Amino acid sequence: MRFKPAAASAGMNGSGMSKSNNVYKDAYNRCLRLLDETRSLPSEPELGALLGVSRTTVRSILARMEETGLIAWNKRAKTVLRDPHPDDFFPEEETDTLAEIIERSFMRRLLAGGAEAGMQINELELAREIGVGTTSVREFLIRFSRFGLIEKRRNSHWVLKGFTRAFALELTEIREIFELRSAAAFTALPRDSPVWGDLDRLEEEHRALAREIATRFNEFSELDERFHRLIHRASHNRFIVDFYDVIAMIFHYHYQWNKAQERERNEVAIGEHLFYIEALKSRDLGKVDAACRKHLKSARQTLLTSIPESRQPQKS
Amino acid sequence: MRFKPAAASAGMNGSGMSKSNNVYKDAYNRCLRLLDETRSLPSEPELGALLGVSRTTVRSILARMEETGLIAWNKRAKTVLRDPHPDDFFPEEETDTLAEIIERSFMRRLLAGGAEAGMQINELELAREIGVGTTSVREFLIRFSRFGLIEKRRNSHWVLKGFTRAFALELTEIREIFELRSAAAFTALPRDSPVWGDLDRLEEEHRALAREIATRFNEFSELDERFHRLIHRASHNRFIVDFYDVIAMIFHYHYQWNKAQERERNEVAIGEHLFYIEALKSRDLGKVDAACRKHLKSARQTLLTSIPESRQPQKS
DNA sequence: AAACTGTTTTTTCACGATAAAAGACATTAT
DNA sequence: ATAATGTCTTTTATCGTGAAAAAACAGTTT
Repeated sequence: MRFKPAAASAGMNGSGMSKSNNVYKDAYNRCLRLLDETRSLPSEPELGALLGVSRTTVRSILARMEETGLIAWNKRAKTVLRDPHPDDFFPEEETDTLAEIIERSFMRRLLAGGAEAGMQINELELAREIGVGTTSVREFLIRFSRFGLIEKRRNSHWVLKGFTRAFALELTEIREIFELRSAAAFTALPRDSPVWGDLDRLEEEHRALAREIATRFNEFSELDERFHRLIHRASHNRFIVDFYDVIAMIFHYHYQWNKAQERERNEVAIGEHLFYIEALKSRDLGKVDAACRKHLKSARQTLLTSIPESRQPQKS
Repeated sequence: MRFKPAAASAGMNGSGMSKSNNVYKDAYNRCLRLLDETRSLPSEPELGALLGVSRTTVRSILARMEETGLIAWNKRAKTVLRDPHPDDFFPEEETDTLAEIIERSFMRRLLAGGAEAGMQINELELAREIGVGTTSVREFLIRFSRFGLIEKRRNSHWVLKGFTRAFALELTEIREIFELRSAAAFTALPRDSPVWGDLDRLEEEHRALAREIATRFNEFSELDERFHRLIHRASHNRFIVDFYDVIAMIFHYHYQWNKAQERERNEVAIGEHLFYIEALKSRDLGKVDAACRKHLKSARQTLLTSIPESRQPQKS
């Protein structure tokens, strides 16, 4: 039984393409947005820091901006000549990392059904279907394996363990242990810690979102992640902090996949978060524990109901 | 500041070597040991299952055994002609996986001192020094990153976080949470579960080792791992079970590195294990908890004392 | 017919090569 | 003297390629 994809392909390039310049393209697009705000751009190192890329990439960006008449560039002087036009931007899909492309393809197949536990995953086939090299697929699978959804057979194929009820239960069990601990650690943080300011800002964002829930309910996913990461960070334990990557990944795709009653679910969750935030601010361990438990319980419930009840995985 | 190795190299091969046949060589050696026991070898599929390799590899082994006059091979008949001679075996170092070679080199450098937190890790340099391709090093680093000792900067180098006191504390914190839970789950396992038999056998191994501790104290490391893995498995949680890989890895190198009072430490640990085993067999949650806590506390202490107190890592 | 052997195809593993991106060095401007 | 720009070098990301190993297929033997 094989984990057989259907149809896709992303990197439609003929032959020996070595590396896409998506870092440049993405930074270019972000730099375009900067143009609206100023009449002249800062120094190259400063721009690099701002965009999170090296000076080499900054110079490529500036070179192109000069070419397309967006700026006049002479040494330190980088004067903005005109506002960016929509088609100055590189297309969105060209700014994605290969890793992102592979992950999306892989998750689509995994969630699109027909991906039963026990199936084999074929590196070569995946690479061909997505239109990338085998090395990138291999590296993706290795990174992905820490999420506990796939497993490698020595000198052989990968095996899909499946997005099952058991997986969700094991995941949430750890999540609950870690978050309760982190929340307790958070409570014990000194009054002058910057996290209290972060928490206040998050609270305000929650309230703002609650007010416009009817139109902005789909923005909750991102806010949810930032909130829980703030709490987990209070544990000061890299394993706890890193584990949130697993949760974030699962919830990210879960949110994309399960749109049933999204608005209602998010509205409830915002309420729970606000209650949780109040508890944290009270620094009362009992209250924190109760609010945290309550929220985690409903989060688990939401996740569980989104899992299709399918055939059991066979023991290897 | 760079994570600069000293001198090594393992894969002393000239040019375009694609893949070493270590799977074949290792299986061949193991198959030689089988020869002592029987007058004729089983069928190809059966041998494959026994050695954990494919039939293709089995046939390569048989072909060579025929060549070197170890067996007469005609279809189903594989008669042993003579006992294997010491130099029928492939040298040990040729049977190692590339991943093992890289891991050993890397850990040697990491533990050999001079590897301070914050240092950069250079893929190309590591690959050159070890004498392997960059891809293998990359894949190793990706796999290794889950141990929490290194971290990747996007589009750039890896950063060594260092085998510090903080690392050990974070690691043991999780270990203690997970093992206490697992031990409790173990206690709740039904009387007819096969784990009780496993536990009895482990207990006997502990007693045997305790009797000959003077000469066999270095065998404890392996027994320790098997014992703790048995307990962790009772959690029925893949994240808990997988986390033991991190602990096992750290303790494996810790045991190799820190030989101070090895015999005494192991003797104490065996005693704690036996007490822990008794507690488990009593199925008394209070006793189990106490025994587990006691052992984990001394394990943490041992690990902590082995960490050299060095300069603090700089915040990034 | 079930299980084995012989043969062919497919997949994994590991490499070198090359463009993109980062980083280091040298030079120039404030 | 500091901080920028201009230039050159090194490293990372990704591919195609080929041998090792696995897996699939076909033909035999019990």
